[in-house]
Amino acid sequence: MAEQQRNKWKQDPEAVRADILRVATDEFARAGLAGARMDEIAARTRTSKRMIYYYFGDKEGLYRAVLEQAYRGMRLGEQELALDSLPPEKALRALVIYSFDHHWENGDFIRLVMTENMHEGAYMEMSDEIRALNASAIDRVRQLYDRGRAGGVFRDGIDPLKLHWLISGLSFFYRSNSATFGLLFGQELFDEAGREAVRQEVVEAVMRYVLARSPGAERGAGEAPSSH
Amino acid sequence: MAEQQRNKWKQDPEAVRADILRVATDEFARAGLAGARMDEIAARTRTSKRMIYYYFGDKEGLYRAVLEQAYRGMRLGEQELALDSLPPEKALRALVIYSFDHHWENGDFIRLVMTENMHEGAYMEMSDEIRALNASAIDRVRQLYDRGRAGGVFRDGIDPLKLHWLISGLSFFYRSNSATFGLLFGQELFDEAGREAVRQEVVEAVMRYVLARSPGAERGAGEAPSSH
DNA sequence: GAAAAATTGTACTGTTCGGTTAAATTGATT
DNA sequence: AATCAATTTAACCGAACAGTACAATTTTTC
Repeated sequence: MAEQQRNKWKQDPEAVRADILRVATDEFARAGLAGARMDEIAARTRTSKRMIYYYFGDKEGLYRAVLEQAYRGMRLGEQELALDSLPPEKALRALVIYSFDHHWENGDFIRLVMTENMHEGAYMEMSDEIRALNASAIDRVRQLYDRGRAGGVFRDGIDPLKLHWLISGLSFFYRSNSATFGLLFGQELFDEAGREAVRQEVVEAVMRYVLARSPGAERGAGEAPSSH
Repeated sequence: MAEQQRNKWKQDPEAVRADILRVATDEFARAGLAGARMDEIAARTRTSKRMIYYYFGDKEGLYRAVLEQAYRGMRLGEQELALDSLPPEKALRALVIYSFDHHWENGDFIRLVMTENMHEGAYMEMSDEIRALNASAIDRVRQLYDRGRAGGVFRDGIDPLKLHWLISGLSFFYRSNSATFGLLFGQELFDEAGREAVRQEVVEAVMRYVLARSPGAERGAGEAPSSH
């Protein structure tokens, strides 16, 4: 504690870069591109402002790096999910629940995407990497849907892209607009209990959209015995 | 053209205020609170920068006025819709379609709400008027739902607030995230034809969420003869 | 171990930007 | 028509802010 290397410093470029990105992610997510302050980022970093410009060029370069890292982290997290081992209906439920929770837990990502949309996607457009990352997301939905349709449990005629849109949209909106919606219509949709209730309804909405037959009585406690 | 009143100006406070608000709405919607430039607003106004401060105090005061006007315009537009004269199912379809189109057409409103959410609703919180405006929106949904449930066409157990959330969420998200989503998954969801297709699916999703029985075959052209 | 390349710290700069000063013009009041 | 408050103009200001100059220190190369 008392004696860090005094007047001597070690070089560790990767750690410095990572440290800058960590702080910058927080600041850009908090304040957007225009609202973020380079001095503020520098102050909260272990290094100096000069380093930020050395590694990232300028403010926009830093923002782009932050955005890429955020998408990378988000999509990599999704890979954990093993859907193929579940029957289609259960897999879809799991996917929706995961999407909903994952978006909720990654507020920084949400706010960065909001910021990017305010800029009409201008910075995301420059990144080939981000587009590559997302191609797989839609594939997963397509596979799941095809599997369910083949088994007759999902109805025909659904566009997997729109299904993905539906799931992402509801998951994203719940978090992105929680401030204004909560203020206008009550915070009870956004506390712990409310969140679980909304999640359940999102699952319900998606399942009813996809299932060949509307889900049977889900009221009451246990599973309803179907035919065994 | 050649001879506006030279060196003579007329006083018209209301017109000046309205002119400032019009330009400011555009600028705040374009760039957000931090990104908007007072000089830019002033330049595009018929009046001067000093006038903005005279009427609205400071940048935040102007932003608050813009936000209030935007919500007012949005909610007032909704009053046109006469749902009571339609049977519940048709009324709900009309409501969803209206919501979807209305959000799409009001990009400035969407972007102002996005901006406000970036600020955690801090400015909306100061406005009693905005909250009052929105109370009626949820009432309309509640009445419609009650009517449909009474007739047995809507299922039991739906929270009107969550139904409103569902409709708003999908309508809002379609516009708010069109840039990033279109970039990642293709613009075809957002051109003229794509928009109509998505709208149809949003209606479909909401109806399946609400209806007591899943909607019959809607394929083919005209109305299916039901029982007459 | 000397030279070259990469990395870091300190101090500074030019500009942009929100906001203001001070005075002038206009319309209402008497 | 003199007076006064409301409204408008043009020029200006200080702080905040993105970005830089330049030297110092560390690591790599030969």
